[in-house]
Amino acid sequence: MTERRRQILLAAWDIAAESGLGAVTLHEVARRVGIRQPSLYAHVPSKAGLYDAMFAHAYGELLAEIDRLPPRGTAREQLVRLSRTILDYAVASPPRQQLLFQRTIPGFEPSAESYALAQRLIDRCVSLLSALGAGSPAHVDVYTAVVAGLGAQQIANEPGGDRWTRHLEPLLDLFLTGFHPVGEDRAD
Amino acid sequence: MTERRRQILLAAWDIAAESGLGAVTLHEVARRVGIRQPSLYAHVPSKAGLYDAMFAHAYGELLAEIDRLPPRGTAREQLVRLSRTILDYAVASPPRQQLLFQRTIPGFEPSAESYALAQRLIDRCVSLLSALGAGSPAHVDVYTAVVAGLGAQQIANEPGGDRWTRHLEPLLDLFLTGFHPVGEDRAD
DNA sequence: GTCTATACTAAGATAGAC
DNA sequence: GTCTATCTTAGTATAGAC
Repeated sequence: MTERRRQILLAAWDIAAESGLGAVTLHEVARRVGIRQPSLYAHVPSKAGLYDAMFAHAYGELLAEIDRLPPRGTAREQLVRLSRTILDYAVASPPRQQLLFQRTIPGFEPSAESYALAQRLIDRCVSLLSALGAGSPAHVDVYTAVVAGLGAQQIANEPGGDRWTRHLEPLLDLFLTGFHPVGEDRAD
Repeated sequence: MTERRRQILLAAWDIAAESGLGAVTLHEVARRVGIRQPSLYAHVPSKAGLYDAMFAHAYGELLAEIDRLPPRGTAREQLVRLSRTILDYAVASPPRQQLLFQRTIPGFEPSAESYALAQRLIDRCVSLLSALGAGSPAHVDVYTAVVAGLGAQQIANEPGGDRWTRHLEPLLDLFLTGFHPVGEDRAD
């Protein structure tokens, strides 16, 4: 990644943090970088390409953070730590949550290359869930819904706070201890 | 509500359902209603005013549906029925979910009048949760996160399906039976 | 890689006639 | 209440020179 490209991505995320993803325009990005808007096309192929680069950049950052987590403790402790990292990363920036975890940007679909990063994150969660006997598709779906739900409510109603996110640990505990989807056999 | 206004709201929701909330433009709404774009200003004060009318319209519809629910059964059964109604209504239309329950429309804030409708919905849930001993703020927050999470994941990953929403009942059961927020006394 | 200039498209909103 | 005409703003993208 060139230095210019790094500047561009940084500027784009700054704008998003200040005024929302919709406010990320090529004119404004160029202005902050100190070049003219048409010059951006030497670095990104299009507006959608910029969104895709932002998507990949953020997932790369999150995955790097996860790689630095200590692999200590039980699988349950590791899952809690991983979930906490993801949730905190998501709610730290509303536009980031919107771009990475919701699908509300009109016309934006991540490229296959970028989506592979998102898949790596899911895989991390699934492998820990499996180790805890909660690796069935139903379990994984409910797990993602619980984490996503806390993040969505936090951002929609109290951005910057922890009124919802602080319930992650007790809610995960409850889920791991007691959730049994209908129609699945239990192996107690 | 005049007939014209009804036509306008209907057209706006049609566009949203087909192409997303962002595709709702005054030009397109006017085209579908069969009038010219400036003529819309005789019926709505602005673009934001149209969003607000859509917001109020949908909440009114949902509240009416809820009022038709049979008041039979235990409080727990009633809560499950209410939650199912809300969740199904939300996921039936991605833009509706986005406008009513997420906050991702740039610049849109519901008017006080419209927001009061949203509050009535919350109040319904809270009164049933209270009857079940889960009326503390923490309980209410986690309840909304669980329902919102299922809806958000359903819409983001499988619009039109029920891969997430079908877990509502077991997840509510788990929540009502076993969730105890940290720092709150239990009265077992 | 960056520039100027510009094409193209599209949106919300207002003025004033009928 | 609806029309035509227009204003204003703003965005993505391209052409071609340096």
